[in-house]
Amino acid sequence: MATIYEVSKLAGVSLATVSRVINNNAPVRQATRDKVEAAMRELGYRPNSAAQSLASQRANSIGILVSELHGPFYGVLLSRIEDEFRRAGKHVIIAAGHSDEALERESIEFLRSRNCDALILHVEAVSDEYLIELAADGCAFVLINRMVPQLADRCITLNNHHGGYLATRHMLEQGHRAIAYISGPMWKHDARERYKGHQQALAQFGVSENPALFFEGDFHETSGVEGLTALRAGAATFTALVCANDEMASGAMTAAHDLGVQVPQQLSIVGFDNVNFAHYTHPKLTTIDYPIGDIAQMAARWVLRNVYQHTNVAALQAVFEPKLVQRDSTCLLTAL
Amino acid sequence: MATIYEVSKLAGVSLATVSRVINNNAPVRQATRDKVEAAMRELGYRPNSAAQSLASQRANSIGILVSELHGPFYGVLLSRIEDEFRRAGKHVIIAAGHSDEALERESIEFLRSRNCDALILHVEAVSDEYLIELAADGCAFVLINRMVPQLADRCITLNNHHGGYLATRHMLEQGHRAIAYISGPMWKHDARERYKGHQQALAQFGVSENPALFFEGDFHETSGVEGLTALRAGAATFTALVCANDEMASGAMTAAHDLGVQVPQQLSIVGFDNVNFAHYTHPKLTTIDYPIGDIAQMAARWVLRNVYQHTNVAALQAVFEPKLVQRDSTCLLTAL
DNA sequence: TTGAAAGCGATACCAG
DNA sequence: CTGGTATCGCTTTCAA
Repeated sequence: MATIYEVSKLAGVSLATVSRVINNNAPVRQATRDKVEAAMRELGYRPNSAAQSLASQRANSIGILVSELHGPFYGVLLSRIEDEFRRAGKHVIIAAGHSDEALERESIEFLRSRNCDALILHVEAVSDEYLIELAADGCAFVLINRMVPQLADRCITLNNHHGGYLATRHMLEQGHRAIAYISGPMWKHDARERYKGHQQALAQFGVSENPALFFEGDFHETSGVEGLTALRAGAATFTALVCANDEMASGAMTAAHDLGVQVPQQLSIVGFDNVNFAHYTHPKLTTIDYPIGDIAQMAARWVLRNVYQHTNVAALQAVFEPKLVQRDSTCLLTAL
Repeated sequence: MATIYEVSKLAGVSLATVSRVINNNAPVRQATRDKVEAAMRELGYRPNSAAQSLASQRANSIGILVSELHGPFYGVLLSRIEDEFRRAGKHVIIAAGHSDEALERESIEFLRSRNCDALILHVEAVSDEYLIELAADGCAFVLINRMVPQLADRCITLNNHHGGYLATRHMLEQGHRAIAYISGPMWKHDARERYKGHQQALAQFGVSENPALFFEGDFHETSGVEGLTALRAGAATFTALVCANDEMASGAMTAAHDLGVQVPQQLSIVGFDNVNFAHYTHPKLTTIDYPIGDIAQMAARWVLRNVYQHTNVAALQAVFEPKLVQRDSTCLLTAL
């Protein structure tokens, strides 16, 4: 691999000049520039990014930490982030935290040891305190889907509360009053928020809560199956089911089918997230759209603006609003 | 950020010794090691990876280029690769090629300029010649799901031909003889291979091909809809449909539903890939399993062994075999 | 088992 | 507008 030194010799100029044309950050006479570029081309020169990083104290890399790399959700997250950074000549280093505290910390350390200029974190298990300390330690990062009040300026979130509200309100507006709920793991912040939104909608319509209509799932498909089965076996009857994410809604639909319950005629079901497979289900799933792509892009822009000082990026938005996507798994309550 | 120099001063040893304990690659007396480790801890020392890369000529990073970052397929690919490398202390840089020749080349250049030690490529648009040249140029890379004869030792593939064969043979064994086929874009190698497998199965059962039963799709869901619609409007009738991937199969199932065709009673449908949503469809999709996770892991091991000279990795396997996953979208042909 | 010193390939400041 | 040069933080001989 050719070095900048060889380029400078071939072009008959100094190291410094070659560096200037590479970075295009200082005036260089056109004729000189041409000579240098010709030399670079002739040698097939490609700058050594390690040397650049070392000398400039910039890695031009951003670390991304998500819970899982597979799954319908994080794919679009990564996709949008990569897209945004590629345009800016930055690259993206990825790691998975698997919703485990130790793994998340280790992954963050891993990314930091890689000298990333910034981190984009989607973490669930580490504590607020840890993150606050991380910030105090001078680590540049932005948080996705998590609100830490002390770190508010680096949080980009979805209004989960409102999403939960919309889901349940939709059922209420369809005439349903007996509404079951399968939540995510309640230690997760977003699961709690979504549930609170559900409660708010119930309260607004004067419907009192019934513990027999609540099931705590784990955001996985199987717990949707378990949830519906358990709820049906329980003391209360219901005509609508709100699930805290699409996976569980899908599981519930499968269970309903196996139990001989018609969706939506006998049971309306709504999900949350609007992941890609939501319209592969049968009937197609009504759900709450989580604009994860937009959120991801915003996180990337936060980094561009706050870390790389790009001034031409669009204004930042901290909170995104979910919206209802009505498909075929919910319908008006009709007398049976 | 503390440097190795400060650590050495605090520990009262030389730079070289600190380096030795960091890399653990030369004998260091235990007492000395302890002193150094204490100093590192006290300073919160983290090695500067750019400096390490520059001095050692190793980036400890691997570039991954896939067509898309989203979609059900590449997620598990990335997940397995990251997992394997993380264990080895390497990190992964990602890029998307979007099945576009110019973008793929550009992405490869991008990754190379990042001085990755190796590349794992899932490329469809660049030519064999380009790849051969890349190899000749000294770039270490392994190819996923693509066979370039001159580069056979760095290709890890699925036996697509056999997969296509299995799908169609399954239909034939169920008694079907009028079998329609929706292919992927025929400029893609895997699409062609799958189709050839289909042809082989037909030939084996003495069934002659009928052009009216062939539709060329684009691997996307919509072309499954278009395909089934076009085929039904065509001259020939059929009781089975083989789709070259699950997305198109899902589209075809939707179209069948809209046309009032019962699956599988009136029409058996089989897909290919066994992506995550295959069991969210209704009925659950019979398909050909593509062990993408295993293939990804193998690619990572190829790199560990051939680039990083790890000798303790399991033996390498170049070709993986698909297998039929029977679910509910296919059934025995019954007289109507 | 340890230390001294020569790079690795760029950047960026200071002169001219 | 261009050149010289110190420097970035670490690895890796070579000697001791």
